[in-house]
Amino acid sequence: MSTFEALADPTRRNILALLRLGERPAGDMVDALALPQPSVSKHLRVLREAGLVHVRIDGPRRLYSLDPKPLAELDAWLSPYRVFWANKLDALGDHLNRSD
Amino acid sequence: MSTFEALADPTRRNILALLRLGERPAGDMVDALALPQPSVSKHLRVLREAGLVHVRIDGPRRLYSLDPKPLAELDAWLSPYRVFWANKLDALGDHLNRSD
DNA sequence: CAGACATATGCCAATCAGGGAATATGACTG
DNA sequence: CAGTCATATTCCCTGATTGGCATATGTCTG
Repeated sequence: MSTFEALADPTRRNILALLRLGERPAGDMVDALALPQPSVSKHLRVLREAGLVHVRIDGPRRLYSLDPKPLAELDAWLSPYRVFWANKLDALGDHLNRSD
Repeated sequence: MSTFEALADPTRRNILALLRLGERPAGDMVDALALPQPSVSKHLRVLREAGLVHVRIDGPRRLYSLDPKPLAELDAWLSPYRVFWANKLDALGDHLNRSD
């Protein structure tokens, strides 16, 4: 599943927000999100497969942490669009249309 | 449909990329994408409802252009994650874990 | 107004993501 | 090794999304 698809679900975005605070066991997130454990586990799997999180095994627990690479790629994807809202450049669209 | 969901489809991302070049009639995009016209029209509808594109009516044609606001919001959403890949800050995770 | 063109919409079938409940796996404890 | 805790996986169901095709809407031309 692509980064975009993985981010399309609000629960998964909440998980990423939690992980900004640092590495956490899956159970912590079940509590924090107040969702059924299997549900959280499934979302974590999607995030894992999308490369957005990294797991470290610690005894019976799985410690999840953020893997920022895909988000950095998203940041890069956004690059060519930034000129469109770099305030003074509202005129860009007009410019491009003129040169069409 | 949220920005994230709208961006989850590759065809829709292709449409946005085309619109970076400037305002275009829907038909142009049908040609450029080599997809059936109704398919493109439906994707344009999703983008419209997500606020990612703007339509201007020109006789029988609809001229589509990029509306960057939702992308600017995505850029803002990304902000708190940027520290995670601002190279030297690989140590941030460690730092946060220490202070846990 | 008839016809042609540009685009949108409706309908249908297929596929897919998500939730819930039950169960499996794997690690530690005594 | 029996039991317990933490987590993952499976199964089933429902609702949403996508593609294809046919058709509708709206605009212009003559």
